[in-house]
Amino acid sequence: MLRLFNSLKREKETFRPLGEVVGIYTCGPSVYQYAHIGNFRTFIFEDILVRYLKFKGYQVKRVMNLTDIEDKAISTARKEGKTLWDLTGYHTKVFFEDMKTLNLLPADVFPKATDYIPDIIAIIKKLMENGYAYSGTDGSIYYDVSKFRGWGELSHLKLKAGKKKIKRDEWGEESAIISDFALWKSYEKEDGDVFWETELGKGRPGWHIECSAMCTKYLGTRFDMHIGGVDNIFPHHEAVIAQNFGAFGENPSRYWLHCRHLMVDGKKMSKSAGNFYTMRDLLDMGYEPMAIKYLLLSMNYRRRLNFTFEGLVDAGRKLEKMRNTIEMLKFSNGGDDAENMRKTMKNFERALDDNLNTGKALKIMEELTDEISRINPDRESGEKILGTYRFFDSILGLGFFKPS
RNA sequence: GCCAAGGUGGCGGAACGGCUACGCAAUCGCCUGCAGAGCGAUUCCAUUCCGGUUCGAAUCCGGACCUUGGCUCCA
Repeated sequence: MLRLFNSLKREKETFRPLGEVVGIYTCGPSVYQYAHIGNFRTFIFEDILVRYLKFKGYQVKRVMNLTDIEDKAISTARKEGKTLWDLTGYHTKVFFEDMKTLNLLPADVFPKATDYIPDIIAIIKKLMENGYAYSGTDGSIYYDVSKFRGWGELSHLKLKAGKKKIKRDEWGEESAIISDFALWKSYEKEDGDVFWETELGKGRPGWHIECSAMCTKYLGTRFDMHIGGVDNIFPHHEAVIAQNFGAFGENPSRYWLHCRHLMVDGKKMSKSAGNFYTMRDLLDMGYEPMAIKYLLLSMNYRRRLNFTFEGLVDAGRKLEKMRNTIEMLKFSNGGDDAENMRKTMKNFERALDDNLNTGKALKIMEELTDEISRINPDRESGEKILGTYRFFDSILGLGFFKPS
């Protein structure tokens, strides 16, 4: 029985699907710059979750959005002298390449925000009809947070509607903890040629609305899982819930799963801090993709993982050892019997059942490898052990059996 | 300020009421034309602090202290 940590309840819950097909929506990358390996921690987690669900016999429909419009994307394009479409097109391509390099299965659908303007408009209109949205004096349309009672339920923040200010001691500055957010942003000069002429006026969608539009379009108003990094919890996911509630009367997802941050030298890895590594950074340094993946899997997704080059080297070494062992097994013809495969597979499954504990799963694989390198299995056992590795690899996707 | 997570050997990290993993590093062997890899063995008074519960606590309860994350850029 698979148990998953639901951010909504802040506890592990047994997974029970809503229907025949498990619907999964993931907040994918913002395609205006290279994704960093912290981003990929989330996508790797999600990939393994999907593979595991399929192994468990579920049918899965998986949607991963590509955010191809937002303030930063527009300003980056302008800075680099490109059109928004050139910029996001290029980074979408790179993202898909990186996914492939990490042996991640593609989602069933990769919708990008700018393809769903009519759906976005429809939801905003619904929100206005239902009294959850209003036109601002600047011509933009805003969500009226005071109308939504569930505001703050996911982030567990005591969010109050209005313009109330709280003091943030750390920065010694005042900041509004809450305000209404834009659903539709009216046109400004800085937007250049990025706008749509619509019945809501000339402008572009706000940051959160595209997820409401696309998840509803492909998975309906109520589906199984919504996945993202913890930094999406507030405000993004909180806003998505508010939007869906305002438009359709319910929280769109039953489980909200959030991957914790990847740290570098004890600090959060993020684009804003500038302390991040992209896939190509690491590949250019000579590290292999599967070692990166191995390292990212070495810790349960609900715990913070500190990225170090030492850890990366170590991961590569472990991987190499497994590859050697698998190679050796292909020609094994010793006299030793290896019969506890079933127990090993069971333990592996138990580790993943417990909130997808990939760190523990890897450890089980390491222990198996250690054990085998000490004996000389006979032909039949060798085959059995290879089968076990195949099973592990079908879920972890470490490329042990890729045709070379 | 509010809400969370966590503090285990030189380092990384399991265990989560009793038998104190494992990996790296270090030392010594075996293997090897050399090197690497591998295998075996050995070493290290490790559970932040103070109370409490218990026959017994790293593990449970209270209280300190420290670190990290979130509080409208973010996976």
